[in-house]
Amino acid sequence: MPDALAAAQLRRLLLERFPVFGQLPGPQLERLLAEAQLLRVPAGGVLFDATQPCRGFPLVLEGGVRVAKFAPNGREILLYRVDPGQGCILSGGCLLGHSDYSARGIAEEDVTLLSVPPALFHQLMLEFEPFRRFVFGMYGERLAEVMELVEAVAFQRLDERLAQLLVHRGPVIEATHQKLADELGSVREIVSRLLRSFETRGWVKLERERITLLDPKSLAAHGRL
Amino acid sequence: MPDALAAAQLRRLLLERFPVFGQLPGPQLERLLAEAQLLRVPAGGVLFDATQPCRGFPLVLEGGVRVAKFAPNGREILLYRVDPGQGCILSGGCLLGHSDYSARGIAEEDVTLLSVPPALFHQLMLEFEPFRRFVFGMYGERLAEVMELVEAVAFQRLDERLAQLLVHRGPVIEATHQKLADELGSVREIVSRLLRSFETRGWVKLERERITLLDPKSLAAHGRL
DNA sequence: GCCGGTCTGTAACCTCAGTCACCTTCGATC
DNA sequence: GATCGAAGGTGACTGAGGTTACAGACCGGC
Repeated sequence: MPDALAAAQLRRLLLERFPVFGQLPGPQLERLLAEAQLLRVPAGGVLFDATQPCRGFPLVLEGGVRVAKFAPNGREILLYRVDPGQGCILSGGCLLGHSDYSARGIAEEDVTLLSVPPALFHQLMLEFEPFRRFVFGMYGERLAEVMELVEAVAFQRLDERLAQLLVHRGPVIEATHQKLADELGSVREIVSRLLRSFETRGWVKLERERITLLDPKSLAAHGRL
Repeated sequence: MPDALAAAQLRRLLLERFPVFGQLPGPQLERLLAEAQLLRVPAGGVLFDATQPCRGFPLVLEGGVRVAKFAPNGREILLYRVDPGQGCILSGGCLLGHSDYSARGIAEEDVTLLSVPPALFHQLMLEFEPFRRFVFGMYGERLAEVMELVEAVAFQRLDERLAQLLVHRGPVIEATHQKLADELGSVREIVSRLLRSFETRGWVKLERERITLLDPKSLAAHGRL
């Protein structure tokens, strides 16, 4: 595939995922497309980690990224997800010269991202107000999400949080019990046990790597309290 | 006291607490001092709450603010503290037009703050890069703090977190057990129980509204694990 | 002094959730 | 169809932490 075509596709994808760049003056957009690196990370790959310094500000084009904390004993808890159309503010904070965050970013599916070099990132932040707004907005959202998470972990029971998670993930969830446990910061056995209790109540149907919601209302009601 | 004197004092205090405004051009600094409202909130007062829309961006000059989540059953957990020289990014996020955060801000001591009106806040953010950096920096710090908190709540035992808290709060802590419980998101009885166990180990001395650290090293060692 | 509220100590009890151990089931691969 | 690893089921046990219910200690005001 000729480069010109690839470049045109990349531009379309970028603008589709990040409408904010639609307002960026032509020359700067060209520069962004020219200087940013297109990266692919296979599912399960590590995008960034506690120790690693960041080499750019990643804009996620395709695929989802899990940002999570890991305990030494192997347990983990999901802090938030970075979806296509979002950037990684941890790297942003890192680029702006703050303490590095000790969280890990894992590709949930195959991830395509555009890595904006530090110099260009800083220039965009300085000169392009909409981009600044965009980055600010993400910070705000993340902070709010993580604050909610603190509340949930501190005050809610695990069955409530699991019920919420199931409702949120839609009518059919394709995931192992281990994955769900990893989102909640718990362990497989407990999630299995709780799922079984949901099943005996007729709220869900359990199959290998698949959970089907039969009574979302009851689950939702169980979740919020 | 004549207004001119008060104004001079206010300027000095503002620049002392917020060195970032030292770089602000004279006329804009004057405008800031003229338009911003000086507010005082007595200890225990509510600075902002889930529902309340924010009427300005508060810069804390004196006193500390606790930002916490509250559970319906009366339990609470401290998310972070806003000290003199810091601003309330919740209000910032609110001013930048994001979803309002359902957290409450409580004056820990008597608080003096300067409330920057929305219009001026937006102008500063747009035109004054150092202020932007300052606000960004606070976002980054808060996010990092709250992410650490998630990890602590999810994976650490309460005695560990309590030990850390005690060490962090210095050699003599003047606080009720209830206050400590409120920071940790627990209840008084448990904190009392744990403190007693620390006491029998010779790590602390307990008195009414006072905890004296006798063996900070052991406490610290107990904390990180 | 007496009386109120606040702070603390403490015991009995209970529940949620984590750990351990082991087994079964399923699916892919040789 | 034998084998192996991943996924899931299940039970026994344990422990951390929350709840309830008091009682005593301290401190202020009257």
